[in-house]
Amino acid sequence: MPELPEMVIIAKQMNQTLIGKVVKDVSIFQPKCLNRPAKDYQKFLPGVQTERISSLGKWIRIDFHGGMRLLINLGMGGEIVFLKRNQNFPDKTKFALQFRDRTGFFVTLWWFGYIHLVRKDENHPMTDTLGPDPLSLTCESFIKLLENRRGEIKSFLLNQKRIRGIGNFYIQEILFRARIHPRREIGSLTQYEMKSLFKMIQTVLNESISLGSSSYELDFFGEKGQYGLNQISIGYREGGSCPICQSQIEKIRTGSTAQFICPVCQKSI
Amino acid sequence: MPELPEMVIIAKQMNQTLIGKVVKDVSIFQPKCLNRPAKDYQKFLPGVQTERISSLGKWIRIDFHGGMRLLINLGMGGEIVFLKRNQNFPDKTKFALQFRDRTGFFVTLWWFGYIHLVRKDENHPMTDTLGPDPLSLTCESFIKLLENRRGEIKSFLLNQKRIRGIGNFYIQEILFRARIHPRREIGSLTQYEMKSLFKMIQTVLNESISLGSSSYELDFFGEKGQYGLNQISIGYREGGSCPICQSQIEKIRTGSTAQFICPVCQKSI
DNA sequence: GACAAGAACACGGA
DNA sequence: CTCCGTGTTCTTGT
Repeated sequence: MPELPEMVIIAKQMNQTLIGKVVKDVSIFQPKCLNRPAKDYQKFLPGVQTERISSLGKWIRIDFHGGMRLLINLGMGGEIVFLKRNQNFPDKTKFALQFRDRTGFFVTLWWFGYIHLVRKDENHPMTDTLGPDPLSLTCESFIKLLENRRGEIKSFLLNQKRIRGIGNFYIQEILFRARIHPRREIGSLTQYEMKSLFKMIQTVLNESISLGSSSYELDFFGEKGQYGLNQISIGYREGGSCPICQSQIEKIRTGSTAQFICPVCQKSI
Repeated sequence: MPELPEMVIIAKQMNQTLIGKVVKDVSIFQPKCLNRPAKDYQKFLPGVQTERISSLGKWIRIDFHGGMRLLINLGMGGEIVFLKRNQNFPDKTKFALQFRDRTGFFVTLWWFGYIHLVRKDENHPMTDTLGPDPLSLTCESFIKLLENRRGEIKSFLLNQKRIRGIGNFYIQEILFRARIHPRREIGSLTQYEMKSLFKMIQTVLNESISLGSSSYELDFFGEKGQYGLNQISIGYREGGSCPICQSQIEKIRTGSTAQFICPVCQKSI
């Protein structure tokens, strides 16, 4: 469930906290989410210094001096949390890094997630093929992305290869605010609708970032964000009513995901 | 069935023949392979001059002065053939361009194919997402393409988004000459095998180009190439014997395609 | 059993 | 494999 805004916040907090620290220990409790043997992590990480942390869609990327990189994806849910000096990590910890100053961080994963170790110059198909960052797009470049594309708009926006970082939580608010039905054909969208959509992607994601991200997730310091029910027009309000037209909110299926919509404001046409 | 070598030859012949000619007429007999209404072709093409023809994997790209571009993919089989002065085009013609000098060319398609008209600066997802040209790769860059990729080697090489222009005709010879089973996992290939594979991709494709491409296809002047049974070790020789070890050649299924292999030389491991 | 993201694979449509 | 989009399956743990 963590999406772009959560990752932006976590990356920022990690940058403020971890830059320059030298890795002392690596602890691994769930080897299945790794891309190489656990002993490679033990071999390459101790002794190296953190250089820069960034977010890439739903991924956190930790670059170390000397050429290695850790790529973390929390999958359907999880946390990356700072570990205070000498604090023990919780039982649910799947992975932890500890630094020479005895601080560190731990990672929990509910279901599927990845903690991959690569050289910076190594191919990593899951992140190399991500689409552009929605917050770095201009309206023109966003509309260009949609040009000559087929399929439903929701599938497109959730496809990380097309545009990175949007998941099933924020998409609902984005589409509602743009008054676009999730199953609309891309080719049927008007210029006006595409502009709306662009604007609402920016608005919703930036609003969440400015509020410290979702109140359903924990940030790097274990705190909840402030983007919650007050910001959400229709998501998770089945049987409630549309704030615009008072129609009854419906829950529909879109591919393998569910979505709340207003059947009037978001006409499928 | 036309693949990279056929397209290289056709593009070369079109370049020698058509550059600078000015379009007079467009004839369309099968609108379903177009990406826009037939009348757009009539509107944008007459009066413009051909600038350059190139091949992109299995596509032919015709650039015109003034910003338009025609993209042709013959799909499962077809021809692009020069039309002599005042020659009528055959009944099976699906598309034809005629120039002011009364020469031209026609396109036939067996089944599915595309004849798309775009502005040069317009998105065209089918060609924008093609992988690199195999004949422009170095061995190092080819091996890099395979790094950290999962799945079977044949699927990878046939996937036009990974590497462009290889189809089910040439892949059989390439894999046999490299002694690699089509279902081998990419991650299991040794350095030596990847080098072999690279070498054989280059060898087979270049050999076909130097022979004027496949003898099963027609070039731009309606002639067959010389790359045929003499060059093919095991393809389409079910029940025959391997030229290396005399084992009986087998026909196996690989995904949705069939493939002839030597069960001894191309061990699946 | 439902659920969720993503990858791999199969399917139908053009 | 001709290519697209979409559907299914598989993963895992509550």
